[in-house]
Amino acid sequence: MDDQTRMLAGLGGLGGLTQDVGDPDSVRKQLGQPQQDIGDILQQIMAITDESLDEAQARKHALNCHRMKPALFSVLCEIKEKTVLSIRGVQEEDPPDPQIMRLDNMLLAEGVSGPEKGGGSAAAAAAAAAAGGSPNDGSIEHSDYRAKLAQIRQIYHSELEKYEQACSEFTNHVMNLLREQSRTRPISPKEIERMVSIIHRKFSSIQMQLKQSTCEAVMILRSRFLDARRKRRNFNKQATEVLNEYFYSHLSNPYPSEEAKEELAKKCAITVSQVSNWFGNKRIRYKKNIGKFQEEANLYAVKTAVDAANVSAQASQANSPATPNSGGYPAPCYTPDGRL
DNA sequence: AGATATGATTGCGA
DNA sequence: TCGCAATCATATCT
Repeated sequence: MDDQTRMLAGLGGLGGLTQDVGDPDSVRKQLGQPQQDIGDILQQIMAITDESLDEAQARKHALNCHRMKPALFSVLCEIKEKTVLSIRGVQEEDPPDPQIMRLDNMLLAEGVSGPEKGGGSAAAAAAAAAAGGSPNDGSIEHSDYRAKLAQIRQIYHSELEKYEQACSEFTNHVMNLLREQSRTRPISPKEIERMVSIIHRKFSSIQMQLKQSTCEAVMILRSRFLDARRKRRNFNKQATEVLNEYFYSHLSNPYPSEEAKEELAKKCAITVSQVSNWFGNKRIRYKKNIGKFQEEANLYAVKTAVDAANVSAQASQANSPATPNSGGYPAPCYTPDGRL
């Protein structure tokens, strides 16, 4: 008969033991002889289900106060020590899951899991900025995107909260149960900890599913939004004029600095990246077909010259935006009368 | 409707 | 990260 069977058998006969209460060895000797039929024990166990809560509590109390309890407890401790090896292997700490980390990072970047103010609206604003609409143009898609993102965010947080609440409730429940049980059987804090970590692992795998589907939803939303970006609109006439003016007056080096881009963006009511796009397109298209742009170039050269003249009439000649054409792109050629 | 213009995107190299 | 070159997708012109 092994220890556990002996223990079961012994439970039924606790009442009959009177001597050597504190000595596990003597207890084991006595417990070693089956004093009651297995059938009786089973009957007792089955009877537990028929007991009321009060009866069960009373019974539990009686058991806890039983004079044999310390002896039984120490026997259980011994058994425990023998079996503890088997659970040792299970409790290695696993490192943070890279998959979860990826999902977390993405949710943070998209403004789903981060703080309310910065993330969502910032990401939406950035996306809207990339969308290229002027403040008025993009507003419909922008607010639409923001609303959808906020919806996703809200669902994500409420689900997450639900999971966390369920997890902590369940953990508490299990911990209370184990603490309660620890009065009658040896349960080390380490074991409770282990059980808690098992529960947490289970719940974090559920959380991962939530995060995964949230990421998917964001990706779908984003891709829809990016498709919408293709619906471009031409810049207004004034904006194109401002950009062209800068381009042709800096034809030798049509690369606006970051500050210049910002200023142009402000003047044209577009974004800095739109200014960059415009200059990129302009440079390449001008270079590819200088002839075609000649007229335009002359037009703006004259315009710039007139502006500069006006400025110099008022003040000194110092800050004309035009730089002499030297290298870079070929300058437009003039006829003596100012025409091509 | 087809041609052309134009803003945006993508892939690559420095 | 920036710019170039090719390309896409849409707007506008003829």
